[in-house]
Amino acid sequence: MPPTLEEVARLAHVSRSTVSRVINDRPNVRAETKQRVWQAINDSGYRPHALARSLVTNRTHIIGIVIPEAVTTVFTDPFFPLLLRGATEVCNIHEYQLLLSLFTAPARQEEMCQRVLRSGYVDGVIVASAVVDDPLIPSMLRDGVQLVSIGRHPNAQVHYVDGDNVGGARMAVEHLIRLGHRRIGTITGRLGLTVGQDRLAGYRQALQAHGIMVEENLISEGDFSESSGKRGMEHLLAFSPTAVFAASDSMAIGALKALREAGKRVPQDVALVGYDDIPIASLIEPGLTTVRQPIERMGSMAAELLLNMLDDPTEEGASAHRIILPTELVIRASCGSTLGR
Amino acid sequence: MPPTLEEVARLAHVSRSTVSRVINDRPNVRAETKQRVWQAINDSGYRPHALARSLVTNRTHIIGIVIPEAVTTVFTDPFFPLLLRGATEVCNIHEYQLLLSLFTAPARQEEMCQRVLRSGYVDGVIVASAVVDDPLIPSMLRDGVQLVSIGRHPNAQVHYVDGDNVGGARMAVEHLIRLGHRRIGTITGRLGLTVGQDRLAGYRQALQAHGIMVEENLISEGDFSESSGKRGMEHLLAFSPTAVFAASDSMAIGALKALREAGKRVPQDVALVGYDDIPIASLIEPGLTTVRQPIERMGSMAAELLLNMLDDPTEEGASAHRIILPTELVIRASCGSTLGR
DNA sequence: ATTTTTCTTGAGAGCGCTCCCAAAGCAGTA
DNA sequence: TACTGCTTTGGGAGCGCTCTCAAGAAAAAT
Repeated sequence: MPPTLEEVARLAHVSRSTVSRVINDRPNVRAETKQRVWQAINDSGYRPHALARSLVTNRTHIIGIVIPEAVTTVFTDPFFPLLLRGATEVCNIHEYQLLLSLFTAPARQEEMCQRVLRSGYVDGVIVASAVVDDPLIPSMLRDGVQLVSIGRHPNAQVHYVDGDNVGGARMAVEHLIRLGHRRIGTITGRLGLTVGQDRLAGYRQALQAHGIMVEENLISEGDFSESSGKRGMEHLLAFSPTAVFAASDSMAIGALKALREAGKRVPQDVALVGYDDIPIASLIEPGLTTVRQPIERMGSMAAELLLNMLDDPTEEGASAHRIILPTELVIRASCGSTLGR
Repeated sequence: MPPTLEEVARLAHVSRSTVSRVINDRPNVRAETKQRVWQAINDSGYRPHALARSLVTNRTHIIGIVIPEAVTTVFTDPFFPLLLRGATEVCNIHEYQLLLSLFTAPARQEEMCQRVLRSGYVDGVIVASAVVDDPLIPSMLRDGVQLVSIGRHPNAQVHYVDGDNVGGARMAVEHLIRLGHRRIGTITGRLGLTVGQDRLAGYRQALQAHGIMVEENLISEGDFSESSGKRGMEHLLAFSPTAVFAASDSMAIGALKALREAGKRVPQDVALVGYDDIPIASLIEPGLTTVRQPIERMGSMAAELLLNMLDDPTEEGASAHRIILPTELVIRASCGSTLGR
């Protein structure tokens, strides 16, 4: 049975209140008393009981991070570990803890979230959502849960951090245009996710900005997976694009396989650009030109933002924070030119 | 201000105790009363306050998972996300939550752990340690923290789950022996980690079992990183092995680079085997023969084990559980034969 | 010397829940 | 009718802490 405040108080011949003051480093305690209390604390090996404290302060110093099933399966491997790294880094600094709600199956996902996040165990939540019509976010908002989304969210009240998907995609496609391509296809991500939508929007913007007609036949809907990339490419081949922008590296790799099977060379016959810069992108042949986003920073900024909100809940009514982090085009061999940077 | 038990009780014209009974599904409540209480619960939107409950039950239904800095940097990417997946899966089923303590820098790591894990916020802990002389584990043991280690730990009291590193390594090396190799080198992992030690032990066992002298010159100490693999290979080249067992795929890839630079072909001049089966292993040229371990299962078994311990703390004094999960040899081109399975 | 102000301390309530115990209700049995 | 044994219910204490408030001690001002 670990010692309690009461026992420390007895040991130091003071009251519970005084020990509490010392522990929390509050003023108005005589130096001599303070020392005696510290002595007692050390002697007894006392550790404050966080739970009991939280019960009265109404603060747990824990934030939740929810990674829904949709994201777990969609994002290519290194996404969520990096996110987690970023978020933990910030949490460590601010002495917060991270409660992980990772889902690998859709079943009961929402129910479980509700139970945990509204049970009083977390001060706020980071949601790696991106699902456009995810009911989770509005429902949490209604409950007054402090929350930051990783990934743009259409709801006007939602604070979020995201990579510049529109800009990144545009940058990628403009690079292809600069290389002289006019018939540029795209394999989109899941359009039920804002990421999917935004990368497609960037594709459209780039073409329009250069006076190239957007041809719907050159747009093939995928779901970020390699297999969908392969299918998408097989479909696009009928419309003979000279270049393709895949909204994820995994899909680009799938597309590459489809091209190989069709006897097309990359980049000579078809130039290819991906998105995400997963580790494999630099290792395959040819090296994949792609867009890199600062995933770890997204995690850390989200945590930072959330902790700020928790610290001063003053700006309750203020408009939502929306942080868009810049992306970077990584040029490799798959688009036919290592120049153009 | 969310409703409390008290208010629900008032609404249902019963006492706090009765509501508590209903919530916790305890017997001895008249059906009619029960129904009235549920009514009140639903009407008020009441949610039990987990914190308050935990304060009295002394159970939070949260387990901690500690991933020390040493592991974060050592294990190749997919390791810790898979571990997490496995652990969360089990937690989800048992309605437990996972508190993540991920460290990316050694600073204050231990102190932070202590504070959190001993603050009463977690019922037990999974430690992905593997550092041989990690002071964290003994110190937690002393505090009576319920804990399961992922990775063998020398301390006799520690429950752990691990992949069969000795067996896996032996299997890999025996495969090389079967292919006719006699001068087999190894690039070890960090020998300060049990993984590093065990994989080296497996290497030694395989050679000895086949009457091959272990030549210390053919053992080069690495640290699991690609660069250390390259250095290790460069060093080994002087002793002209015909095959090399690298204790991680990353190191194998480093070794591959060193071999290329030295003008050696793989597998014709030197056969190569790695460990871990990271995704890249199958994508490089030549495909890397490697040992695959059930990482996700290690995570889930660790969680399972811990939750069992929490459920019946009866076998307090019993000997520690030690679960060794079998590994699998994945044969690809880098060892010169796709047969031998 | 007395009054005022400031500093230091302790008592007590209360956070929202569970759990023990006793009281009340309701059978069935003597 | 009275007794026993069961089920159903409520009251109260208490988990370990914080925080308000008031009292007592010390310092400053009159």
